Amino acid sequence: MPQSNKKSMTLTTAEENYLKAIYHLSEGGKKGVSTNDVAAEMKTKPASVSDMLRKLGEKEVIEYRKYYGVHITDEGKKLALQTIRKHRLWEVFLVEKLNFAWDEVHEVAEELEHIQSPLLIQRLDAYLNYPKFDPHGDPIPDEFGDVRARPRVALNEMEVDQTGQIVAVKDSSAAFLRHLDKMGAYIGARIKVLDKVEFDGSLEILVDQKKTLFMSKDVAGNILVQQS
Amino acid sequence: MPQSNKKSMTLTTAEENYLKAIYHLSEGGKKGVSTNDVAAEMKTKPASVSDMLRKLGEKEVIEYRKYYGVHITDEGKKLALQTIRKHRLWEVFLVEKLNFAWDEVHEVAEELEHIQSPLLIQRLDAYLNYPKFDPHGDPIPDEFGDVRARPRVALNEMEVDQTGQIVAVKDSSAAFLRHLDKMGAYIGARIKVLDKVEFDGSLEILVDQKKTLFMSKDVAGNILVQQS
DNA sequence: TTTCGAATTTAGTCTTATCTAAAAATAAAT
DNA sequence: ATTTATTTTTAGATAAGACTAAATTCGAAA
Ligand SMILES: [Mn+2]
Ligand SMILES: [Mn+2]
Ligand SMILES: [Mn+2]
Ligand SMILES: [Mn+2]
Repeated sequence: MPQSNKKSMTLTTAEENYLKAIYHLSEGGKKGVSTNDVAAEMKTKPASVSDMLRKLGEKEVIEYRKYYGVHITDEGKKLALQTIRKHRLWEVFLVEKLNFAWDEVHEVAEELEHIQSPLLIQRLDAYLNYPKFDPHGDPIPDEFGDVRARPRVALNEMEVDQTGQIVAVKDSSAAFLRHLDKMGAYIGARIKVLDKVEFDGSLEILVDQKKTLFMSKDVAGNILVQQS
Repeated sequence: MPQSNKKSMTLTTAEENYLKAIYHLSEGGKKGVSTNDVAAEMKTKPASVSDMLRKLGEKEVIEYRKYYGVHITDEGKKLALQTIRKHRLWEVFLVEKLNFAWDEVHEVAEELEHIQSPLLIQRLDAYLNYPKFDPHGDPIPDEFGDVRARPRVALNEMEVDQTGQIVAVKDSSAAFLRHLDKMGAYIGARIKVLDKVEFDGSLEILVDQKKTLFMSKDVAGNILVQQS
C-alpha cells in the first residue's frame, strides 16, 4: 500500500537529498529524470538510486515507472522546496552573520538543511529579515514553497553593448566562486558587454563602469544577469 | 586491532550521543558507568548498549571491560566535551539571537551539536561573544575542552538565612523550566532562604529582595546556587 | 525484425544501529 | 559453598543505505 500522506510526510536525510537532486534535475525539462542522472548528481551508483526511487515512489513524492525515469509530484515538489528554503536561509546566515565567504557555505548548509524544527526556520527567517535570495543569487522559497524568480540570462548569451546586473551564478562550486572573487565579479555588480571575441567566444566586460576584465565563454556561461 | 587514533577520531552521531551520555554519567562518581545506566539515559535497550560499548572501546574513547562497566578515556573526554561545547553554544544562539525560550532549545541543540564544521563553531563562538555559560547555567568548554566550573550548591542544601544567586539548573526538562518561569525563578536571581518547613522539607525563598515564594524540596534540589 | 549496447533493475553483501529472546556472568542471599 | 536474582552479553532479526556483479529491459542500428 502507498504511504497514506494524510498530514505530514517525513523523509530521512538521505531521502531529502535525493528528492532535492530530483527536483533540481527536473527544472526546465518536462521529461522524466533518469536513474543515471540522479546517480551522477548524488555521486552514488545507479543500483543505489533504483532502490531509493522505489522508496520515494512508495511515499508518493515521485511518480516512478520502472525503466522510464521519474517525475516529481506536487507533494514532492513542496517538500523539496522546503529543504531548499532551509538550505538557502542557512547560507544567508553563514555569510551575513558568521562572515563565511560565499564559497564556504555550501557543505555546511548541506548538513544544516536537515535539522527538523519549523520554529527554528521561522525564527531564522525573521532574524535574517526575510531574505529573498541566497548568497549565490538563488531565490529563497517562502514557507508555502512559492518562489518568485527573476528573469535572467547567462552572460555569454548577451550581445555587445548590452548592460545589466549580475544576480546569480549557475555553478556554486568553491573553485568557480573563488575565481569570480579573484576577477572582481560579484552578485550585484553592474556590467556591460564591451566585446565578444570571435576566436574563442570569450568576453570583455566592464564592471561598475570602471574595471574591464576578460573571461572565458565557460565562465560567462555560469554567470546570470538581469538585463537593463 | 584497536583504532589507531593517530590524529583525528571521527564518531558517528549515535556514537557522539552515547559518549556524551557516558561522560555525564561519569561526572562525580569514580566507579564505572553501567550498561543499564547508559541504556536508561539513552532510552535504548541494554543489548544495544553492549554493542555500542564494544565499538567505543575499539575506538579507544572508553575503557571497556565486559561486565564491569566503562570508564571514559582522556581522548573520549575531549571528544565528549567538544560535543557538549557545540550543544551549549547552539543553545545560547537559539536563546540570545532567535528568541527561543530556555525550555525550547534542548531538542534542537541535540541535532545541531552533530554538525561537522570547526569553522562554524569557531565563528559561532565569536558571534556570541565567547559565552561562558549556556541558558541553563552550564559552563561552555573552550575549544581545548577546558571548563571553568563555578562552586555551587543545590538550593535545598542551604540553611535558613543563607543567600546567593541562582546560577544553574540540574534538570533542563521543559516541564521543570516552565515551572520555574511560572514561579518567577531564573538564572541570575538573587535569593535568600527564609524558611525550611519541617513537615515536608519545602522552602520559602526571597527572590530579588521583593518576592517570596514556596517551593518543594524536589524543585529546590534542581536549582543550583552560588552562595554569597 | 532481429540484434546489440547502454541503461536499469535485481540479487546478494556490508555496515550501522536498533530490537527481542536466550545464554552467561556477576553479585547477593541463603 | 550453593543457589538465586540481577545484570550483562550474545545470537539472530530487521531496516536504511550503500556497494558489486549479474540479469533484464529498452531503444537504436543494422
Ligand atoms: Mn543535505
Ligand atoms: Mn546557494
Ligand atoms: Mn545529539
Ligand atoms: Mn543546556
